[in-house]
Amino acid sequence: MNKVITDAIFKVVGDENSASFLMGKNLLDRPGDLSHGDYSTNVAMILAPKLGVKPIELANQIMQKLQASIAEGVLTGIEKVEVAGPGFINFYLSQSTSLELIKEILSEDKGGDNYGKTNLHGGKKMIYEYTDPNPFKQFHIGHLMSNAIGESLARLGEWSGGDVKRYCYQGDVGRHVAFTFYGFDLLKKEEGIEWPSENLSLSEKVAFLGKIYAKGATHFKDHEEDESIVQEINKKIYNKSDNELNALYDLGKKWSMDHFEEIYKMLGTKFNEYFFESDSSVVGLEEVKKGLKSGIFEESEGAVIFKGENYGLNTRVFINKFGLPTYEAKEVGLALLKYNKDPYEVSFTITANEQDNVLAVSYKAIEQIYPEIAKKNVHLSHGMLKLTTGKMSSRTGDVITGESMLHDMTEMALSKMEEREIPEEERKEIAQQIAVSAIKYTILRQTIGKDIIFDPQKSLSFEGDSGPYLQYSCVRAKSVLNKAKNNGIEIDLDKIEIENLKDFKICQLGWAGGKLEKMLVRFPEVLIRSEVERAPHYVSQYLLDVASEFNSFYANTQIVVEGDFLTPYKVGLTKATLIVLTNGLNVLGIEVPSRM
RNA sequence: GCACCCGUAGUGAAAUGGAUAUCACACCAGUCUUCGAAACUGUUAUUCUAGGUUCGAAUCCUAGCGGGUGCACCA
Repeated sequence: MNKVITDAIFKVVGDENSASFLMGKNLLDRPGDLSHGDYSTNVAMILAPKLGVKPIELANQIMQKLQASIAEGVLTGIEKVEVAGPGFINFYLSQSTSLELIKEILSEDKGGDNYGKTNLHGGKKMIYEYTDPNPFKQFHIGHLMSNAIGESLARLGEWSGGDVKRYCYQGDVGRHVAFTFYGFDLLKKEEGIEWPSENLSLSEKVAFLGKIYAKGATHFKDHEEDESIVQEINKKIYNKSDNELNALYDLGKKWSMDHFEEIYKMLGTKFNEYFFESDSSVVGLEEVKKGLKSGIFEESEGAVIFKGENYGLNTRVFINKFGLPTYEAKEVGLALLKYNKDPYEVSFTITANEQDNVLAVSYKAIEQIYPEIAKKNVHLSHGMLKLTTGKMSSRTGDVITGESMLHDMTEMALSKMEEREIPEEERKEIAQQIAVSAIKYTILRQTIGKDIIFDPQKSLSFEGDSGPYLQYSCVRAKSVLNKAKNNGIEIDLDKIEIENLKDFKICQLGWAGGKLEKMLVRFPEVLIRSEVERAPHYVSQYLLDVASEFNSFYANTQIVVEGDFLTPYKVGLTKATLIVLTNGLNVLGIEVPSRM
């Protein structure tokens, strides 16, 4: 079609330069407003000033040539071409083309579960590192945000033909672990508390870890003279020199990890590999020491630093004056560990944007050491989940944990389902799926870079622009399909005559408008755009539009009518909608319950 | 102070430099004997300010005002 348009322009303009200017460009836009056609092009407006003519006149001339192409049968599948607005040329697909596309959604090979899959990446090896909670600390709603975004980016990669691996990187050593055991020592002295026995439940053990960490962190704030004590503990953890401490450390780490795993299961994430700071710190330390000799790093005030200011960045400490590697050095080690584990073509690290500057410095340092690996590392940052009271802080306890949020949302979903006659077990499972979808959708409906101000009372809705709304739309569609099945209605679009469809109105939009159909066939393009821009919110927005259109259709039309020759088509359209919604929700990491 | 990000209805958001700036919540008025009302139909309201680039600016450039984040041994 591009070529046909270029030819038409060439015929009108007769100018080699103008035509070649357009060659290889995608001339076609997908207008946001369906009343502007299925495709449109603005070439007339771009070329008119160069040629010194009015855009409308040029557009009209091009349109006439295009109409001639349609008459000659060169340009097929197009029903109408028109000039609109300041000089847009709009194309309308013919109804038979639309019908063919709907058939494709329903087909065995390209359609169904596969509808929307592309081979954009051709099996490229892609790494996604996200969530990254720290053992001994809480899994808070910020981790929920990183997980929702990372998981959907990973899935977009998969749907676009990438060979995707999911990594999780965890800070199992460092100051926060030192604070944990510092806090434990304090509470042991002050209150005589003891390390929990193995008989306690996992959540009780995790609560204990949270308690001693909070104690250590808050106490230190008022007792900074304890710095050397904290550093001493920190060093012991790195060196594994204290057997008693090692035993408690191993237990605590395992509890944290088990606890996180429960949450990942709820969220639908399965990581391929776990990386730890206790490993990356060793490699990082070694690399930075080597770099010190070669002049990449330098010593300053007893620490080893990287002069980021030479590159317009901050100068930062990589090895502190106690000889321990910082976050920055660990990133250097991690990049190497990841690459050696399984060489990749691209590796994404997904974190909150408060880490932008620090990671920029680390990546710049890696670039000096291993330029080839650095080139393949991409940092994607997202906004922060903030409370209405301000920034969350796990130190002051002004924090909402991931599981408390999941729990509260599940309770809300359960109360909504009170009147449904669903067995207890299934009811709980569905409520959890709804809770997860509400949370994920709230995060994924907007541009990933922006903050979300989170008001626990109001923020997560089950109505309107929400995950549960999309799930509900699917459940409705399933319910219709069930009824159709019980009535013995088969979906056979081959039997549908275009001429018959024309005379019948399917809701007020009608087949002639065919808005729902036109929206459904755009799904693969939406996924591609989302993947290219790494913007899952295009998927959310699109799904909301589709669901909303389907719900109008549903409310205005009885889909399954006995003896109605149009019913097989309407049922087919319902099924196509369900496929698009289900696949789209899958990309967002949201499951579709069979009922709710 | 320096660097980066951001400013769109009452609120929360969307908009490859394109057409009448879209969606949800809230408000108000309606719709359950139909395939599930977690729904549908209708109504009101929006681009921080001042310049500039462009056939065309919420979008790009400059300045200002307002907000966020980061700036040496935490991650």
